[in-house]
Amino acid sequence: MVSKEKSSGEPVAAAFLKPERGHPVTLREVAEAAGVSTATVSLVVNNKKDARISVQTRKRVRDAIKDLGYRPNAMAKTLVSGSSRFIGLVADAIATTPFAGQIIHGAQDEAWRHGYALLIANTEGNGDLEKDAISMMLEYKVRGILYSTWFHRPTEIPESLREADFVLVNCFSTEPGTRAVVPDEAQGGRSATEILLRHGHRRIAFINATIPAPAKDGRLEGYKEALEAAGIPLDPELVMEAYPDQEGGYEATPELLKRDVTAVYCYNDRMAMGLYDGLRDHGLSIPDDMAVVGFDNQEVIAAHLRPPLSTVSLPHYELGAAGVRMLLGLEEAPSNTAVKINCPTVERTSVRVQAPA
Amino acid sequence: MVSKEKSSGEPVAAAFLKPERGHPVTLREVAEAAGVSTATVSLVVNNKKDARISVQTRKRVRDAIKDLGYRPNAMAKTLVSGSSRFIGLVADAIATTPFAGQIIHGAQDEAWRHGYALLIANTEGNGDLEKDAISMMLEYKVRGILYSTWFHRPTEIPESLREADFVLVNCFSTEPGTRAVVPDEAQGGRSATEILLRHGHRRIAFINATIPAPAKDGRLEGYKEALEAAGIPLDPELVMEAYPDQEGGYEATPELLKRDVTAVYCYNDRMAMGLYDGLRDHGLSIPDDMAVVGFDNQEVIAAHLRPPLSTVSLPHYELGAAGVRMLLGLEEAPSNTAVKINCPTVERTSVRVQAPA
DNA sequence: CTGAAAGCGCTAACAC
DNA sequence: GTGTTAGCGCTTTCAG
Repeated sequence: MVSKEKSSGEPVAAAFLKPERGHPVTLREVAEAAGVSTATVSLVVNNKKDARISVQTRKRVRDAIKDLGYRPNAMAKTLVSGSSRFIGLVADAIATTPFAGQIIHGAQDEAWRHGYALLIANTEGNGDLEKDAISMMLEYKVRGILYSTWFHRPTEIPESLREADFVLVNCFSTEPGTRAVVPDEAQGGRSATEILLRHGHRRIAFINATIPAPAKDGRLEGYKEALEAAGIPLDPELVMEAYPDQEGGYEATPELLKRDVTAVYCYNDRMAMGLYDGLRDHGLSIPDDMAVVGFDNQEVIAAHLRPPLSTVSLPHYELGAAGVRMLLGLEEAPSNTAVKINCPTVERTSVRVQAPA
Repeated sequence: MVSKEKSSGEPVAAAFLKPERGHPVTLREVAEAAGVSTATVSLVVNNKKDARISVQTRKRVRDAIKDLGYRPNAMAKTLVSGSSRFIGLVADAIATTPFAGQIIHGAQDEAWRHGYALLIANTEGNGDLEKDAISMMLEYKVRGILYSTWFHRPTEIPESLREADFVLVNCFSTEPGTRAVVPDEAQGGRSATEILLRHGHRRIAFINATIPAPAKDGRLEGYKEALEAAGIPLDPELVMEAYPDQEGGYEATPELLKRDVTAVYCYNDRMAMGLYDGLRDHGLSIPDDMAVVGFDNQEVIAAHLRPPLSTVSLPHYELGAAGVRMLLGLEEAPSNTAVKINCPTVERTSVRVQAPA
């Protein structure tokens, strides 16, 4: 009987538990155990549809695979096929921020969905490391590389990156024809402002960042667009600037209070967090005395401030996922501009409907 | 001349710019271009020291490599050598927390240092995904697998994981002989308490978490040890419990104030953040009316609260790095217990020297 | 329906 | 000093 045959000369039980070190089970061994050729085993392993294999043979092979604990060798497979199932992700800061993790997560999920595994490298902004990382990926014949930055910014394209199929994630290049995916800062700024507008506010301050960045320009642009759409003339006095962190927000408070506004849109959540403290020091309460919205949706902060902060979220997960899709050619890539990903609104309770004056 | 020869039949310039799609340059092509055998090229590429290659040949090969833009094929290399230069990292939550990022970062740096690349997979706690991820890694013949969790906890060992060389990171198993690396919660708890003790506090409350975890037990144990070492009898009244987040900390405030303490050690930073709000609502100031320390050192929170929070940091980066070292056998692994990594103290200004009563 | 054999790009004996 | 050659584990015609 077939089943008898299988268990004849092989240390079945032991192999089942764990292929002994240094000698993984190979296709050939499976073939021998099943009494067929390697070609046949290959065909059943890969479920080739146009392969006419008898049911019995198929079963015999399947059993041998189980018994021996066979695992295909992906390296050999790749060697033959020429292209690997890897997508490389190089990031400039994995640890510094919770954001990079989201990009990785999105990329990994999407890659996985299409049968790809993620090879990651953290360069911490170091050019040599970056070069080595890209070389490594190239040597592993990755399908392509996602080059990402933790904050949205313009970037140079490293020379070696050009050897691969690549897309820029959360960064962009002025070089024409470069595929890139970035957050839609202007839309985000518009959304943030609109939260306030929708609740009846008319005099809305915007505390922008002091440091130059696409986010700085985009978020301001969105603010202006929203006001204009609402028919509110822009009062330059209401656009302030502060360093984009807690301290900056805190220190901007006195200035803000001179502006006689009922609402403020902060460049980011950290700034809003500082502003919360500042407002409290002045005996003001949110949202009654002042409505506040932020930007970034940094969970730890925004969701847990008192009151929880309405904000707009940076779509890092989506950036990673869209990057993969673009790399694999599953998504249109406009040739002369970065694809902009929507920044969704996250409403919490730091804004309340304004009583008509 | 040699240089003449090189550039004769080959589209050198084009190849230099970018190896045309679908046909990467191979060792053999380099050999032909340089007029030597593949063995020679291999020797040059790998800098084999005991290879006697003439300086001219070496140069000829080097030039050909440059001209053609040759990249070794890591897959082929691996196939031959039998073992890959990959280390797998499976994580249950890459994005949910900033912590997982640190583990990845530490693992990737350390792996890199030893010539390994990191293959990562996010399982989001899904068993099937996890199995697939491990299979994938096994097929790529990873050197070993780091199995990590985002918070410190006991875990089951997935069956397929046993087929690989593995170490548990930030989690542990009761099975004897399992290598694991975890944070030293008790030491962390001791350190947190000692910050307060060192500043002259004697009546110190500990707000523990309500949910069971190794951290809950360890951090309490550390608190007790520190008090005992300081000769302060444990007052059970001073050990409270709350849900370990901002809301929990906020809500625990009234209870805390009944205890008549001068200092409080919170289970984590988020709880401390809530407590800050609670204390403020009661008109109390930190550190004058109450000294506060947290645990976790969540940057966004701890470093930027007003006043900045003294805390103890969870060594995620180190966990990842130590995991890799253990996997590669570069670090002793006690056979019957997890290796405990130190949780370093981070002192900021939420504690001040206590005026003697 | 299944087997034989060539070859993916590279390394490592072993020749010369 | 350098070339020849035999595989590593697998896929894929092409025979039968």
